[in-house]
This record gives sequence, C-alpha cells and structure tokens, in this order.
Amino acid sequence: MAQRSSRLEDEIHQTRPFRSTSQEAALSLFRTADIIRRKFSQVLEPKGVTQQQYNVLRILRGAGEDGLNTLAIGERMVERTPGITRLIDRLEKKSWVERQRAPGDRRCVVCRITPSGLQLLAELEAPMNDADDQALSMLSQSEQEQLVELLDRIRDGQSDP
Amino acid sequence: MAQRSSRLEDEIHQTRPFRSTSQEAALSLFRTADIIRRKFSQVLEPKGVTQQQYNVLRILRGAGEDGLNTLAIGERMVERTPGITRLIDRLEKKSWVERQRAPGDRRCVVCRITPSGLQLLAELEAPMNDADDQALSMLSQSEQEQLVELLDRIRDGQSDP
DNA sequence: AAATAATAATTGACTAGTCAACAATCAATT
DNA sequence: AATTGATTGTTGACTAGTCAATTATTATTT
Repeated sequence: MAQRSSRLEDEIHQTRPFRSTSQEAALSLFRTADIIRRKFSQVLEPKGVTQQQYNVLRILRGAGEDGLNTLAIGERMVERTPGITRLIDRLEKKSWVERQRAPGDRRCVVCRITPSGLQLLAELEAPMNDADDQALSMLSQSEQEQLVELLDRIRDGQSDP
Repeated sequence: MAQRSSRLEDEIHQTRPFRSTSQEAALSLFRTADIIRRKFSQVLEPKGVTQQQYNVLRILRGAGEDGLNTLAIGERMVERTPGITRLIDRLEKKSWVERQRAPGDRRCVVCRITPSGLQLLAELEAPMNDADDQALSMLSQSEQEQLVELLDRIRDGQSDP
C-alpha cells in the first residue's frame, strides 16, 4: 500500500496521517464543496442573492407560469420545508417571487417567479456559467465526467437518508 | 461527444439537461457533500454535538495541553472567527472546552479540551470511523484515491480565495 | 511618555438549516 | 353532518456562517 503524502493534511495543519482513505475522501469532499460554494457566493452577493435563493429562483423559472408549491420546491432541494418557507419570505420581500393561496386546494401556496426575478436570473447567467467553468477548469472533460460518476455512485450507495 | 443521461437530473426533477459537465460536477459535489454531512450528523446528534463542534474538539485534542487560541482554531477550519467564538461558547457551556486569557498576551484566549471532552471523543471514535467507511464503501480503495486526487486538484486550482 | 497603528477577540444583525409543535384545510368515515 | 385523520404550511427555538463595527490589549512611532 503506497504511503501517499496528503495535500489535505498540510492544508488543515494536521500532524497525524488520516486513519483511512475514506476519512480523507469525506473531508476532502467537504472542503472542496465549501471552497466552490464560496466562489459562487462572490458572484451572487453583489446582486444581493444568496446561493439558496438563487437555486429557488431557478427552480421557479423552470416551473414557469404554473408555479410550484412550497413542498414541491423542497423536493428539488436538499433542504427541509421550514427553511424554504422563510427563504421565500425573503424572496417575496425583494419582489423576486410572489405567493398565492391555490384556488383549488387552499392549503397549498403557489410560488411564482416575477419578471424582476427573471431579469435577475438573466443578469446572473453568464457570470455563473463562467464560475462553473472556472471552478472545474483544472480538470479535463473526461476527468470531470469521472468525478461526476464517482459522486453519483457515492450518493447512490447511501442506504436510507 | 456522448450524450450521457444524468442521474442528478432525475434526482432534482430537472427537465433540461445540464449546460455543461462543469455545472453538473459542481452541483453533484454540493449534493454529495450534503448527503454525507447528514449521515455524520446522525451519529453525532444523539450525543448532542454538531459536526462543527466535533471538528473543533478534535482540533483541540490534537493541540494537547498547550491549547490553541481562537484565531488558530479558525485557521484549521473553513469558518471565520466570529463563528468560532460562538461555537466555543456552546462547547464551554457543555464543559467540553475551557477558555483562559493567555498570561503572556492578554488579547489571546487559549482554548483547551477538558477530560469530559476527551471522553466524548473517545465514545465517538468507533461510530465515526464506521460512518466514514460506510459513506465511501461503494468505491474501491483505488477509486477513493482517484476521488481524493481529483478533489485535491480542484482545490489547488482555485485562484485566490 | 502620549498618540497612533496593529492584533485578538467579541458583539450585533443578517441568512440559513434543523426539529418540534401548531394551525388550517381537505379527505374519509362513521 | 360531524368527527377523525392526513396533508400543507407556518412559527418558535436552536446551531451555524457571514460581514461590519467595537473593545481590549500590545506594538510602534513621534
């Protein structure tokens, strides 16, 4: 078994080696995700949007004029419903989203993106695409595909979330 | 160029294909990290520790009796200092950590793990090791190393954070 | 020695994610 | 028709991460 010296050990000033590659991989995953998250935030913050808000706006753009209710938005995100409710509170306050009690089933709240929300997304499209590309630019196309495949298999293999 | 059908597209009910593999990879990274984070939380929550608190406790165990000041803890984490301060407030409240103004430089606050903090880490060691291993168990050793290498290169390639 | 700058840590105000409890509405029964 | 039960969404209380501003101490300069 090769005794590889680890980049991550230096990064976090860790003196002891990792117990296992699985531990290193998990930590590596967390740190990499955090760093890329931060990069995206640099694009979004000047516009006053957070990453989660941006996600919801894109989901609502995809839903079109029919809109989506709160639970349905939650299904498309990792987050639980209480968070979504308050997140949309803030989007509504900024007039990027509007809410309306569903006429058919008055328990449901239909959320729709507004024209100014669409405008915001349009302005963010190019810089966000650039951010994606830059964040992964050090990997070749086939390496990126390799990465996606490994990550897919990890998510696939998680027993019962 | 192969038109691969994407697992992630199904997962988030996305109707349109990803704009690019880099976009898919970034999203894949976020979702995978979140899912594994959640798995770890299942081990930690019963003990009343959060993941960040657990990280800080391990850092302080590594520092030994000399302890570490607040800024030094921050350097070993992704987080900024204000977060660390309040995080340690909570660890102190639960008697897992103690703080003391440094005698030499009274601006610094030295944080040390307590015996009950060490006890907690000892109890968590085995289940956390299992969680690491289970989370990555669907990948072979060499695939895990491949993943670590790809992730290292991504972090390495981020310009100036 | 007094004034200024630099450093360490904290507080305030915000966004966010989580769980538990709750309110409102709809569906199904009796 | 009135009660029970399920679904949908919200609120409360907590942990967390972020930025800007502040305090306390130390270092440097005049």
